[in-house]
Amino acid sequence: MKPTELSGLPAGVGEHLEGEGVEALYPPQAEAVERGVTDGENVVAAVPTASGKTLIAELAMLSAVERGGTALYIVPLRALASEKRAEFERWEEYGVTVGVSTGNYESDGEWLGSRDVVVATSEKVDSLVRNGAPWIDDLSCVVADEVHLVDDRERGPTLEVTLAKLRRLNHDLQTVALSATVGNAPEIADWLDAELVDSDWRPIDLKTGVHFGNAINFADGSQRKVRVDSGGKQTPALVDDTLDEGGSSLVFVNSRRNAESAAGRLGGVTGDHLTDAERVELRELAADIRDVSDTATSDDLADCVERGAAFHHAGLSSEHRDLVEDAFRDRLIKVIAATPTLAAGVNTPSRRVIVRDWRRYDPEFGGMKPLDTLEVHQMMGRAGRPGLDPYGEAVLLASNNDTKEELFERYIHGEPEPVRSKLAAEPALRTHLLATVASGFANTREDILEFLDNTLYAVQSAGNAQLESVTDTVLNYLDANEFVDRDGDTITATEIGHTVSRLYLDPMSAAAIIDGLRDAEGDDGSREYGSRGAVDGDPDESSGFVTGNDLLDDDPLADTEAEGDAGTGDDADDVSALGLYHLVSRTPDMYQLYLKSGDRETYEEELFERETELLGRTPSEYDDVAFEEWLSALKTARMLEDWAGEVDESRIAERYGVGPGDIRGKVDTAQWLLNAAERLAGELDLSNVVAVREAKKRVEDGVREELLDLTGVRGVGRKRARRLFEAGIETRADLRNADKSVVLGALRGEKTAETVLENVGREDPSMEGVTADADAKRAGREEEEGQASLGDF
DNA sequence: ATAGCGCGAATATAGACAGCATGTC
DNA sequence: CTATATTCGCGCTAT
Repeated sequence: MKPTELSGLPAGVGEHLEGEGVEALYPPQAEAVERGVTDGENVVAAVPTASGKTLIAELAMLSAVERGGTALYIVPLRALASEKRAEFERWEEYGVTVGVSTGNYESDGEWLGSRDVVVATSEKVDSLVRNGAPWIDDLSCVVADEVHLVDDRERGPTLEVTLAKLRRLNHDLQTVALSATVGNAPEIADWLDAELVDSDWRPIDLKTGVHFGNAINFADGSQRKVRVDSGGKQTPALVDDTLDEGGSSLVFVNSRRNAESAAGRLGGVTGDHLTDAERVELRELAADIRDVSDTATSDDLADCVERGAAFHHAGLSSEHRDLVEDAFRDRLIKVIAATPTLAAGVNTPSRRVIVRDWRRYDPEFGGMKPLDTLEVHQMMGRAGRPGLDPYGEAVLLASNNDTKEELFERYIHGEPEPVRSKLAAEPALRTHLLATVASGFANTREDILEFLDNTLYAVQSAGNAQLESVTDTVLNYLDANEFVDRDGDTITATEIGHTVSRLYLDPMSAAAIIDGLRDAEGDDGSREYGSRGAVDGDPDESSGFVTGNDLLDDDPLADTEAEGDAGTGDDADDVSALGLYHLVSRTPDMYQLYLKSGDRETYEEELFERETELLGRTPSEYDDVAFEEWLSALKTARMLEDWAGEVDESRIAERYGVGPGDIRGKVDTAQWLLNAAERLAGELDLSNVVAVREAKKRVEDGVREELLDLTGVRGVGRKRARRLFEAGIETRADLRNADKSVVLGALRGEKTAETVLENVGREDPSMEGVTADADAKRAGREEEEGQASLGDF
């Protein structure tokens, strides 16, 4: 079937596709058309990665738009949202408008409603439904990408419930679900009342095999000799072998450290295959990488990249990831050693995929657990670049014959696992039942159960009473915490319940935050809400900690170890920033830092010193689980405090054993939760709203209180603000009136200085002919040296 | 006395969504 | 039966 033969698409689309080289639809695409994707039919397409799933979705969405409707494309990751947006934007010349909505990339709601196609994460869609975005009701087509992720314990239920809600809001909604090949595709189609396209067809041949001894044994019976040198290292031999053919490799490993060390070693292999031109480009890329962040992770990555290798994991900042992914697609980087981030993320195809580690440590399992077949298939699916490689190769590594047999059985001949709904778990239902009640989908227990009947869980558990019993548990919980009211059979959300639902908080997080903030209200007594009693110890102590202000004169970036900066300070009712950081860090919405062996002692001591600042009662030391969580929340809180105390990124990374990406992630989450805390405090008329807002702003900008005014200027972050401050420019007003030479001295670089002055609203920002003030320059330098000397902690 | 070495023991282990108000190629 | 890379700690030796 030719694209131009398709009916119901906007004029020009078929020709455009042919222009892209799509001469005929791939068989699964043609089958989807036969089943009616372009006529508004529900379709579930369970096909391998890179076999044209996206075009199936595009056909559905474009035909929906042509009929005057609008479409929503749901993705699991923010990075995928921008990737898809970019892809769909090629239809704009045929009059199809595209918009994106994710947590960090928010377009105006009204504007979004005017788009023909909107790309959003599942959580964002859920949030839009909760907040009653009007355009949601008018959708005519929804696409769920990677729908097999409903199997995920944490995030799966969101997608499941969101799809159920969208379909409830609009019974005529066309539902298209794209899935990897899974064990139970018919069941998913059944759930969504959809036609099923289930296929193993791939546009490029994928040769799968196991390397053992001196050869890859492919599933088709063929062999390829890949000699392993005396060192016995299979991975470098395979990478080298691919390079000889001019191809790049993707190596999947099971830990960050393994990824980093493997990349280091593989750099020795790739380094021999580079042209001089590539070396130059790689050096530039390495410099860009170093510029992203001043951390050991960043340096290590740059070192690898200079030799044509890279590692990839969640400890990298998103800028790092983008640089690495782009360079790999451009074939500049020859090999990436990656954790599973890359298998689920944006498209990074490679000639050869090497699944080195097929087991991963799992504390619940109590050892090394084999990866799911589905997950390994996702990794292997990255092999083969359409239009560039004749075929892709996916190779598993075995060190003995038994392993070889097992790998064949499990991952090459084995069926992927069936997808199982994880909806009947308390944490999932806590959030979703409150939202279901709050946004009016149900207002009795029976309504709720009937609504839940539209989920995959219901399809898979006919006659199973578990969902019902968990529902009752959760309703009791919501009632006890005053998020819902029960009047006879009628269940309604309370005002605070509505807020919690709209803020997208786990009700348990909200309860913890409310509890903690009320606790800090101290003895005003009028609000006894699930109170666990006041903080132990002398009440005067709650405002008696060191504010650290006296440290500022000597060394503004001194270690914040002894510091409990209370923000606004003088109010006896006030809570310290650390207390608030700890409060949000111990909610289920914050993924806490891991306690390493020595940490337990360190943070027990820390707890002893600063317990009075924490909100709520410290759990008993004998309650091992709770106490440990309390401590790791303290560790997380200390990291946030360091960040807000202007401790250098490299020191934070070193002290807490994290990468720049982790720091950003924690800081982001803290901002979000503190914002929610601020709203809750405001709504409940708690006195500590101001302290919460202050703590939030400091985390946002990563600065101490006195810099908050300066960081309000666009282009001024924590570093520039501190340098300006040291040069005597303490406020925006100062900046507008300051001597230009001082500004230039502090900021270095004429262009930066001009931009900053422009942003602060100065009339004559030009830096022409201005020379940097020596004192201001020196202040900056000393600060950096001071920073460096702190390294030996 | 001590730097250097070899070797068994100990250690640690993936990922990442959301609010809000502004601003961005 | 099945992890593995890396660091740590200890006892030993050569200087």
